[in-house]
Order: sequence, then C-alpha cells, then structure tokens
Amino acid sequence: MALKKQSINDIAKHLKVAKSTVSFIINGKAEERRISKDLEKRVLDYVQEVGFKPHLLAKSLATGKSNSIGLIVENIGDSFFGPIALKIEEKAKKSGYRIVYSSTLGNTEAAISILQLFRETQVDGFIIAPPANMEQAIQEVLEEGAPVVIFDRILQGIETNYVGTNNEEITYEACCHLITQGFKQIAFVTLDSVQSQMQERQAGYAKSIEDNSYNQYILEIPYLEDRAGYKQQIIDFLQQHTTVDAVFFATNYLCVSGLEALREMGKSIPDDIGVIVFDENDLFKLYSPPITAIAQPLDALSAGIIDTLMKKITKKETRNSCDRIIVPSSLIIRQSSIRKK
Amino acid sequence: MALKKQSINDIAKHLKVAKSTVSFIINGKAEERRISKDLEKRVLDYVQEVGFKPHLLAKSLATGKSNSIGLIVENIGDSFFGPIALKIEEKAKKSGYRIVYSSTLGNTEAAISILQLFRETQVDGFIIAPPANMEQAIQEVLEEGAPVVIFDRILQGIETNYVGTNNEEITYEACCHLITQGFKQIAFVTLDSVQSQMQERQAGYAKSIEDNSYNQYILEIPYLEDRAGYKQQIIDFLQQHTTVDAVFFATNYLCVSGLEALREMGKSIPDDIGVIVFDENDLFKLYSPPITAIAQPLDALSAGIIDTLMKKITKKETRNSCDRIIVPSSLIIRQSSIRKK
DNA sequence: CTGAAAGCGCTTACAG
DNA sequence: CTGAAAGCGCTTACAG
Repeated sequence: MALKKQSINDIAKHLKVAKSTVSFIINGKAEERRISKDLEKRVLDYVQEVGFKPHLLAKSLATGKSNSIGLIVENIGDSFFGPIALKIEEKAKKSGYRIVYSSTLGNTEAAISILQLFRETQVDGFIIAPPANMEQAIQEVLEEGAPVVIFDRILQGIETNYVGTNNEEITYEACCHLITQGFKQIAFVTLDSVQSQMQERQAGYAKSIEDNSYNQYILEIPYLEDRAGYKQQIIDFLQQHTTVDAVFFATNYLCVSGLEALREMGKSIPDDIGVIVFDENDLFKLYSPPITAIAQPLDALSAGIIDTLMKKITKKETRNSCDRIIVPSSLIIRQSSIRKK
Repeated sequence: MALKKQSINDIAKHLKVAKSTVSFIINGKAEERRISKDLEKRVLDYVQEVGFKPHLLAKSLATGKSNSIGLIVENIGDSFFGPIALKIEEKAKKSGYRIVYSSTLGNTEAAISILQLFRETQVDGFIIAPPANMEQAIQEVLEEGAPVVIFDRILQGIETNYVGTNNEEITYEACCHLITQGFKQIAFVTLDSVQSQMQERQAGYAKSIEDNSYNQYILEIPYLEDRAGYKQQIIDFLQQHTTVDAVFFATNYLCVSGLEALREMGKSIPDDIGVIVFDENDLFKLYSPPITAIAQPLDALSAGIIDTLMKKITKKETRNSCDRIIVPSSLIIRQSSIRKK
C-alpha cells in the first residue's frame, strides 16, 4: 500500500522513456509536444497507479515560481485581520495559490525578518499590512520585481499597490453623527501610531470637531501586545476629562478595553457617554447597548487585494502601474450613539 | 544599490574558491571543516557586502527539510483558532520554523486537498484540527514518516500525537454548576458532528443530567459556513421546548447566535434562562450579563502542540511513541448562570 | 586545509 | 514524434 515515493525519474525508468517526456505529459503538454496518445495513456495510467505526486519544491526551483503568497498581518487572532485572512486564503486557493502567513504584532523588526524569510522562500507575491518604518525593506522587495499589495495602511514614498478604506471620510461621518445627536465633548482614543489609517481616522475626527468649533480630546496609547494595559489608560484619561460625553475608539481592541473601562467606572452608554468604534464584530453588535460601528467591507477588501496581486503576478504588468483601491466602509448606527430625547 | 541576486556559485567564482567551501562557511561549518580563518573572513565579508541570501527552496531540495510546518485549522477567523494559531506561530518561529496555514471550514474534501498540497511542498510536520473522515488521508501522511499533531479533536483508529482539553469533565462540571444553581431543564446546543470534542462535551452534559434524573434537550445543528443560519434554528428549538430554563452552547459561535436568538425572543438572562458556553472571548466577558464560559488554556495548548511536534521532528523518535496531552480547561463563572436568590 | 563531483527532482531549450 | 543534456541553487560524501 504505502509505496515509496516515486520521482519522475523512477517513472521514466520503469516505462523506459525519457523523463522529459514524462514531465511534458504530466504537465498536460502532450498534445503541444505531439506525443502519441498511446504513450500518453501509458504514462498517465502508471502515474495514477503509483500515486505519483510531483515534488513542488523541485518544480519551484526549476521554474522560479512557488505558487505561494506571503501574507503579513498585524495579528491573525484579531477580529479584523483574522476574517480577512480567511477570505484572502479562500480566494487565493481558487487561483491555485497557497498562503504563507505571519503576524507582526506591530513590531517592525519582526515584520522585516518575516519579509526576509518570505523572500528567501521565493513567494510569488506579498500582501502586507505594514507596521511603521518598513518602507525600505519593502522597497528592496519591489526592486527585485516581486509584486506587493499593501493593505489597511499605506506607506508614503513607495510606489506600490494599495487597498484600503475611506478612513477619513467615514470617521468624519461618524463624528458628525455624534454631533447631530447632541454630543459636544467628543474624545478620540487611538494608538500612538504614525500609521496612515490611524492618521486618517484622526483627521476625520479633527475635521468634524473643527467644523463645529468644539474641543478635541485625544488619547494616544502605545501599541501593547498585552491588551489589558489599555483599560487603565482609558480610565485615567476619562477621569481627567470629566466633561467628555462621547468617545470614538479608533480600533476594535481599543474599544473592547474601553467598554471594560466604562463598565468599571460605572458609566452608562449612551446616557453618560456615547460610543462609536472603528471596525465591527460580534461583541459590538451584541453588546448592551449595541455599539455603533464602522464596518469595513471585508469581502470587497479581500477581493481587491487578491485580484490586484494576481493581476501583477500573472500579467507581468509594466512595473510602474500601481493600483490604489479604496473601498468605502459603512456606518452602522446603533443605540450607543443615540441620544435619548 | 539593487544588486542582482547572488548565488553561492557567483560568490565562489568571484572569490575563486570552490562553492562547497562557500557553502560550509556560510553554514558555520568552517571550523569543523578546518577552513582557515582567513578564507572564512574573506567569504563572510563578501557575503555581507553583496547581501547574499541563500535560496531556501534549493536548500530544502538538497537537504530534504523545509523548516516549515503545515497548520490546518477549521477557521482562522474564529475566536478559538485565530488566537491559538498566533501562539503556535510565535512558538514555531522561536524554533526557526515558519507556518503554512489553511482553513478547512469544516469541509473534509478541502482538508484533504490542503493536506496533499502541504505534502507536496514538503512541510516538515503537520498540525491539524481535522474534520470528520480524515483518518485515511492522515494515515498516509504518517506512513510517509512525517510527524503530525492532532489538536482540538481526536481521530479514532490512527496512532498519532494529540493535544486537547478535558471536554467531558469540564462540561460535566459546568452543567453540575447549573444544576446546583437550581436550573432543571437544561438544553445542550451543539453541532451535528461526530467530532470527538463535541461528543465528549455532550457526554459530559448527558452524565450530569442523568446523575440528577433530569430530561435531556439536545439541539444538533449542521455545520454552516454562514453563521446567520444558526439563530433561527435555536429560536425554533426554544419555542418547541418552552420549559427549558438553561442552555449550554457547545461552541463559541453557537453561543453568539444563541445570544442573538435569546435577545430576539426577549428572554432575559439568567432570569428566564441560564447560559453557559464552551470557549471564551471578549464578547462573553463583556456581555450583559457576562456569560459563564469554559476557557481553554490557549498558551498551554499551543505549547503542548508545538513542543510535541518539535520533539518528533528533531529527535526522530521511535515511530510508535505517541504523546497524548490533555490540558484542563477552567470554568469561569459569571452572572449568566447564577440564579438570583 | 580545500576542491571536484554527484545529487536533490524537476523543466525546457535543443537536436534529431 | 521523442530523447539527451544542461540547469535551477544548494549540500555533502569523497578525495587529496
């Protein structure tokens, strides 16, 4: 039953044909190479019989293609990156590509070494949600000619494909919604981060506040691997700014900690304080009261990502064409941001 | 700046030494091979200068090792599998291994084809949360001598390493807790699945009910890719069994749908109905009221998984030794299962 | 102390 | 219509 692994060589020997012939037949080039139907069938039958599996590594070495894509996200366990990784994988599979993934946890050095590793293993393309300061490392990859698609956040100064959402506009819209509801002292809780998506969200917030000549209350928290730490900083901040009557959380996990903080402080939503969060998940939907959330279109994003990458991988497009795809998010208004009359 | 890719051959030529010598030096075997410090330095310096990166695919082909591990989970976007994948990745990285992952979405055929693909790409080992009927496919992998660790659910009849939790005991404990609190008509909402972990959980439930001569109310739902469908089935079930006063949800996503169902039905927790869920996440912790949950020890599980696999990969242990590691979960009692006096 | 050579399993011009 | 040969980039006995 358990036959020893067969190589293309073994097959060729057994059948007394050249291994090049076997190779052509296996790869469906029998016709093109004008190999006789007879021989083709003999080879195919035997291949079937011994359960021959080509050695993909060897194939990759010979062809220079690995049929794999390197996916670098911040945290595969996160409620944004996890589901999007799943969708990317599904779509990649349809094109015959597999995914090699890794989480950076926001650490630039980790991200760079992952990138190196992926380069060394000859992935055919990269999908990256880059932490700060990865410009140069990614530039090197680009110079080697490998296609890369950046998503979620963009990097200044490097020419590559990008898929993201309308962070600034949708945040502006969300904050205006709060203002319309009568909230006046709106805080913005974000990461201490130069990442573009965070900056854009903050810009949207700032604009809405300025439009109405209100005050800005901004809490910037350093990225922590241990999320428990966020809660205390949010509590401290809210205790310092007691007039704040609404909070916009710029990421899902900041909001999770924020909800814990508000609960611990005994604040009631939305009576004491209104809440909106960027990103959507089960928790926000089912929380009491349900939390108004900005939902990114995971399907459209992942489709944009994989389609762009595939186009670059297969078409060998002219180097300088870079796609920028912006898919709009939607504001899902729930009780947490509705002022009772 | 952008130097063309150097191979070991280019280096050897440039330095006018044999490529074997370069290879030995790069792999730190200079001493062992008694290569002169002088030559070693010359080579190392040049390697540094041109930024040589070894071609890992070629290396793998030559050595037969890929330094990669295939990880097959049910759903990378899930609140159990996502975080555990992250931890596995972190630990694997420390041992110099990278992870190639894929989600099965509970589909056996998908799982088998993933397994095939991973075999063809010569991963050094497998970590699998198998759907039903994968025994044979996994058996074939084992016969090739590749180490595999099964987790979350076990497969009957195949001899391999397994890491899991004490599903039956902890479910029994959780149900007894409900009973102690005075709940008498306890329902068990589970998947229509032969997977061992689901069976074990159900056995724990059944035992607790039998111990007290109560009635069993069991709802078995087929695994759906679209989780929205669960909610209606739970509503229907509860409407048929109006005497049910507590529900045990056997997976996190069943509970998410269950909470939606209860909300839609206007049932109040725990006054109308008590709730316990297998698996822990932010939602359960922050729900109103907080949901009593069984928390699997993600750190211990992932450590068990990766340690076992590494042991098998590196030590080339005698084939027949199979580790079975059971790490106990803990019951986190919260308001959803506490009867008000 | 160092190098020439065979080999890992495949592909693909090239020649007949 | 089919095969011999070189090559992908590395490792590792083996020989000197």
